[in-house]
Amino acid sequence: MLPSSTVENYLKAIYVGETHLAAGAKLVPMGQLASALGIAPGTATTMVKALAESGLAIYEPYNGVRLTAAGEKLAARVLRRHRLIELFLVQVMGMRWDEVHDDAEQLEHVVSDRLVERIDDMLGHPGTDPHGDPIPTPDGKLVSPPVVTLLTCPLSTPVTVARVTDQDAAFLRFIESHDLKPGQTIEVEERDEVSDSVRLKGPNNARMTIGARAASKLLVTAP
Amino acid sequence: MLPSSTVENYLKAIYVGETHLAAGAKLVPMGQLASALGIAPGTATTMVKALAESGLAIYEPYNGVRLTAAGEKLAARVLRRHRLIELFLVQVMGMRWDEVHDDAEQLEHVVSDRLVERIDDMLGHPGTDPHGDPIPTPDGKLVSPPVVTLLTCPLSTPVTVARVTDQDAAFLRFIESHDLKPGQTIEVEERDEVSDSVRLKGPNNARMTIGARAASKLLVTAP
DNA sequence: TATTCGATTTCGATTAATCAAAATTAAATC
DNA sequence: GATTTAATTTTGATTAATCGAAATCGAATA
Repeated sequence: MLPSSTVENYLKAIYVGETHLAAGAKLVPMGQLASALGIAPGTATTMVKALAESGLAIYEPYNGVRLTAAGEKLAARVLRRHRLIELFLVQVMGMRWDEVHDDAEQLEHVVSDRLVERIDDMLGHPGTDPHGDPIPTPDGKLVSPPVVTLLTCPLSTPVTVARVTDQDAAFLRFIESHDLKPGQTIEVEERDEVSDSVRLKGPNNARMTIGARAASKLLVTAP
Repeated sequence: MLPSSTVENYLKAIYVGETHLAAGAKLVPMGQLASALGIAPGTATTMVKALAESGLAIYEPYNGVRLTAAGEKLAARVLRRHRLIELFLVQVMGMRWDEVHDDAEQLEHVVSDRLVERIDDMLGHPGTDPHGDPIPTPDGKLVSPPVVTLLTCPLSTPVTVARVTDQDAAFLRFIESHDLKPGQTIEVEERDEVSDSVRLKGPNNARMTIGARAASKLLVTAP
């Protein structure tokens, strides 16, 4: 039985939730899952029990949920489709990187394997999507190169923007207009706890100051 | 409220059913609708009543169903998406014309207006899809140029293949391998009632004989 | 340890879409 | 006109996914 769009969305949310987990934590809390999916907590419980029933997830009542190997594989394939589609929409269809997320969110559930592989070929088997997120391989493996955020990278050292971990269109446009897209080389000059901000030197030596919350969404290559 | 994929499929099936109607008939019979959609007759009755309730169709118990102006508009927009996607998959993605139907069947329900118009631009606002089926305009109007089948066109007169009205992959491959795709110029040399067949002169003067049922699926421009 | 509070689960109900089988209707046949 | 038949509708049930609210649990607090 192939998973419904709903099941795919649960798997994806758990998968992504696991990566956002505090180090050491093993389970995604139900509340977090429910709010990530925009559903009532009770609904999440019911559905997760069904996922566990069909061997895609491991559910520990009152503690949370994580994926089995089978669930992880399915989730990675959905993520692969999503990210390849995003890149396709930008590179081939000429859409802006801040407007492709919603389309990809829908398309990821219906594109055939044939079409996905065609897209992959056409793009030259890319490793990352427009936001720098790594694209899982066809067999469901995901390799994330080690990265740090602008809050933790060394000061006054050139680093390359690798990922932007927020799909919000306004934020993406901000990043783009300040030349901070993946691939750009920048440098953190100073961090200030009190003012909750980070001062950067962007490409062309442009200086700018951004909030810590925004800085935490910019991942750069560890040197 | 935007229509579900299911509703879109019903509207499309009724819309297409109306065009296949015997001249004079006004309503698509429930049985025909049910088998076109591959559902039980009772299900079709229930759903069609709901469509009538929401103003998309006119339902006459025991007689059948037809679309209202609103239903027709929605159906045409679904058909537009379907046909643009089919052409896109062939022209841009390099897929074969006999393998794009199923993908389009899924994609037609999820592509955004933005993406559809991008596809339309990229293809140069085409009038027909790979099978020669006309593509409705963005506002839901469909213009079908007058065509006749190989069973009714004049004998020994050059005609141009305009449409192939069967999505079956094997049939489409047959058409392609015999150079009978839309655009080709051919000629009907002889029809034989008894043997239920039609003899053609294809491009390059290739002779071939096909069954009447197959011939009825090839539409050519009226001269 | 007893209490309180936030997170989680359970419960009862709803909506959309479907089926199989029984009942009904309209049209065709005798 | 009566009867048979084929199409259609009705009925009762099922499945997936959801919600809101009540009940419960576990951990932190007093």
